Amino acid sequence: MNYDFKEIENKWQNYWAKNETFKARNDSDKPKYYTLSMFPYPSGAGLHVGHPLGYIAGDIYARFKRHKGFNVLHPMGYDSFGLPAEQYAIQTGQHPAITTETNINRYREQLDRLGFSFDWSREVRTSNSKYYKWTQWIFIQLFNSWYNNESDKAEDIQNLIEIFEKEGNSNVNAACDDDIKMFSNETWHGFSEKEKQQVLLKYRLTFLADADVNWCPALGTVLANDEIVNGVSERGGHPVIRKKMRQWMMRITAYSQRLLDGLDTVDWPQPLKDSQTNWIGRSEGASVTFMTSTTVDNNQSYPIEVFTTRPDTIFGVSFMTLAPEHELVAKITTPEQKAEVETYKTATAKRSERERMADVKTISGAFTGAYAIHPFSKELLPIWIGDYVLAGYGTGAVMSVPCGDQRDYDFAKHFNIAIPNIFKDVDISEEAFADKEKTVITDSDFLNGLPYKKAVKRAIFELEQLGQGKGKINYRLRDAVFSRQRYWGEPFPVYYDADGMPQMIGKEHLPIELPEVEKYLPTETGEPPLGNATHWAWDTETNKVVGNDKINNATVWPLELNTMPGWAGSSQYFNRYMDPHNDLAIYSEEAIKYWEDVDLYIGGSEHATGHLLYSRFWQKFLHDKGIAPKGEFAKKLINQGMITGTSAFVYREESTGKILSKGLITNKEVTPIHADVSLINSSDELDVEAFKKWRPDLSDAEFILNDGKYIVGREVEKMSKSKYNVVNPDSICDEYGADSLRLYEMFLGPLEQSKPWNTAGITGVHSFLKKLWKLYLSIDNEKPTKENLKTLHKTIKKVEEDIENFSFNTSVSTFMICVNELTAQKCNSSAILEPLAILVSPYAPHIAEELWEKLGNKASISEASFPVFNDSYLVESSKEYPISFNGKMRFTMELPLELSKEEIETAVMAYEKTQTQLAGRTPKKVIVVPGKIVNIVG
RNA sequence: GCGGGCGUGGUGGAAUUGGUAGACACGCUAGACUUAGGAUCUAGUGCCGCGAGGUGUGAGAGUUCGAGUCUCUCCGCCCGCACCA
Repeated sequence: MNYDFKEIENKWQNYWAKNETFKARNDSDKPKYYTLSMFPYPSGAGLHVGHPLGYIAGDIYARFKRHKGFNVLHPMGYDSFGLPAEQYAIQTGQHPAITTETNINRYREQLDRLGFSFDWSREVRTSNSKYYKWTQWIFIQLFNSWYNNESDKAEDIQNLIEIFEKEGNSNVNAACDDDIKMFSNETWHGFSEKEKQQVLLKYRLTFLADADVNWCPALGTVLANDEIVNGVSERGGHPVIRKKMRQWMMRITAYSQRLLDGLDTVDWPQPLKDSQTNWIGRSEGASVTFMTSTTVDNNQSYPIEVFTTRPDTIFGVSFMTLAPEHELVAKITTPEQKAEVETYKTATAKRSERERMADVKTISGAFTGAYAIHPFSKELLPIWIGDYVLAGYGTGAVMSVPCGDQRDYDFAKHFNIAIPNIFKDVDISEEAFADKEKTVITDSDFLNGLPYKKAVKRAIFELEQLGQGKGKINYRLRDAVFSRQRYWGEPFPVYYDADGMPQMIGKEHLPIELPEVEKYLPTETGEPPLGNATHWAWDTETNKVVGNDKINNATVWPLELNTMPGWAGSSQYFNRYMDPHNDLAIYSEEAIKYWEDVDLYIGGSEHATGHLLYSRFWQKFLHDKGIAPKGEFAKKLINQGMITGTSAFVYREESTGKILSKGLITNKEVTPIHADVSLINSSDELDVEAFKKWRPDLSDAEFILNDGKYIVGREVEKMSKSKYNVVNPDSICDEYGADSLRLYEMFLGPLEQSKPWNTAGITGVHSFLKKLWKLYLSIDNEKPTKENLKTLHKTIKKVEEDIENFSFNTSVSTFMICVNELTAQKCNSSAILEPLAILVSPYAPHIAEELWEKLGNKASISEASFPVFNDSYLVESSKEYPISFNGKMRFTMELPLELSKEEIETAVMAYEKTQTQLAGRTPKKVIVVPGKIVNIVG
């Protein structure tokens, strides 16, 4: 009987579905284990072989943990809001919900073929209103919260109102907008309701603000920084400009420090932690206020606030530089310099971000004619503008210390500004000196003779005395824009009252469902797509969405037209899986107390500064509110590497139009043209006729063969439709089966590494499965031999260690060795074959179930316990035996296999005797290497 | 520029604490069975050499009885951030 993988896989996939084998229970005596793979965006292209890699790894671990006696939560769902479905809708008029549904069904079919042990009863879809009800709910929670820096957590906005009523805001230390004005309790009481709301908005964790956003005119939407690649939109490659717009923002900056600190408590990959650390970008220093001199500009003196990491170099300041966009520029520029400054500002504004980034070397700037006063020396410092100072970082102004900063140095040299040296015994004639530790400060009044750290402290102290500065920690992290001018996203639970102030819709009226629209583009007046909806107003009497024509400024109000960004739905989905059908709460207290957090999270590293940062932010917020028991949502995270494609190329000679085989292109001008990988056989030979059919435009071209064959060129690239290198898992399943595919994806290489797909190699794992199958053709109940047991227990040990270390690739090798050995040993013993089936089952679950049944077992193999490793079946090997010697010499000696501990010791002692006499040297201990060689080490 | 990671056969990759380098697989070579082979099985396969033997983990040095593994310098590649004050 042959290994009929098609029949077997069908049979067991149906069995699992029918019996709900992998349904996780929220009440169980077993310890919990939550393993999660990042849910996919269901794109129209379907899955390629690269997508399931992380899912397979997660599934192996989930199945392993079940064998180990855990109650395993292993859910799957869809991140189903997103731009592609919307763009498709714009082009075809097809409702995104329909496209999404179709794509999800296709994904589900493909996923089901791979035999994952997902608990599908817990599936979530971010675009389902029963799900996004809770996304909207979290938004309301954020709106109703402020961040108290004193308690260092989010608190109810009601607390803040009470404080304002009692004592105003002067004692409030909150994470808030920076244009807050001080007010007393009396002033507060005097505020109108609108004024009160305006003030509170500056404190809320989600708030409206005029934000500098990346506006993409072609897409009619705002894009996040991570959605822009090289200055153009990631999707479509359209140009992007900076623009101020009123947007919903998330006050993620309130959590900067906690997001940093939390990284130390989770087992996440170092590179990922590093990129979050960089993204948050903490730097310690001081903020210093310089006053402009009154000798210019109508006797008005303005403060210029700067941030510096080197307050110790304050006496090295010889000028100030402002970003050209800095608001003070217009105020302080003298009439004489106005023309020059304006010219420069215009020139900078014209340069795109891209140009400014590419062109670091050109030094440019303009003098404003104004001067600032040095806080200590009272010297006059010329104020310049220069585009090397970024408006978006710090305060958009710097105190320039040319002797200590290379950019300041270059600027000073270029414009002939003085470069005072404040570093003792350091030569700065060629370049700035940025090494903090190697010298002491000089020519700096009270800082003279102090090393870096002490000088920083002293400088901050003196600045505080003067009232012109203080120690400050600056973060690069900025508040996140939360509005999108899109249709296919979560609507905000927000309407606008007579004052134009945002009002939250009560929890009991959620979800606010996405309205139908005629078309999915922005309106002619530039409003977001929801502006096209005619049924999009809020009636506060009936608490229902009603038609726009009912808006009456008394009870019916316009609803928010923006929708939420892609990351909204994915920032809490992991917790929703714990209790996905709960309509009364985002999840029940019991559910989250039981599951707590994700034990193992698997997904791509591209989410480092997006999804994984926002999710941590929301988790911390919900933790503050007592809704989530843990401040970090995932204990361990693994970034699976990408499976790349191996593209194939034919080469067209430009001069003749002939298509040359790979061996013939040396020294010729050729253009590589992608060829679909399905047209190429395993020896890189192209099916020319099929290619001509596939590319009719080239059907008349002459193909120049090499040895009667057309050989294509190969190159590793990202797997993508446009590169014609996509391998579909369905076709692999058809030919080799899901078990082969699962094993092969693991066998390709370490999980974290990116590696190229090569279909040819799959025969190796496939023939392993065939050999495994053969092993179970005649099962008997004979007692296993010593050899059988040794093979089995070697395998148990290695496979268990490999799974715990996520080295899935090497355990596939271990299986192959095991099966080869058992075949050679002619082992038919069920006492060996039964545990072996369990070992294999996480990797190749279908065949394992079938073999399990053949062995006479009834229930699913997933119920079986993982075999227990017993080292007494292994030869005592790889242990160290100390013996008394003290020389320094290395000896090796051969010993027969399978000696007992005593036998080895006897042999070593005999060896020791003869060697001591011969060499007069004395080894101390013996290392017995598995196999046959003993090293005696001094 | 800064931060992180990685360099092992023709290829993907193995190698506990430093202890037989190249497991396992692909590919390749030869053979067997076969009408056939993109099936199956057997043997071989780092490099040089007929051989004994030599040599070998990007290059060079160091520590060690012993280094793919640890330290330093250099070279190359990949990823992240990028005029961050």
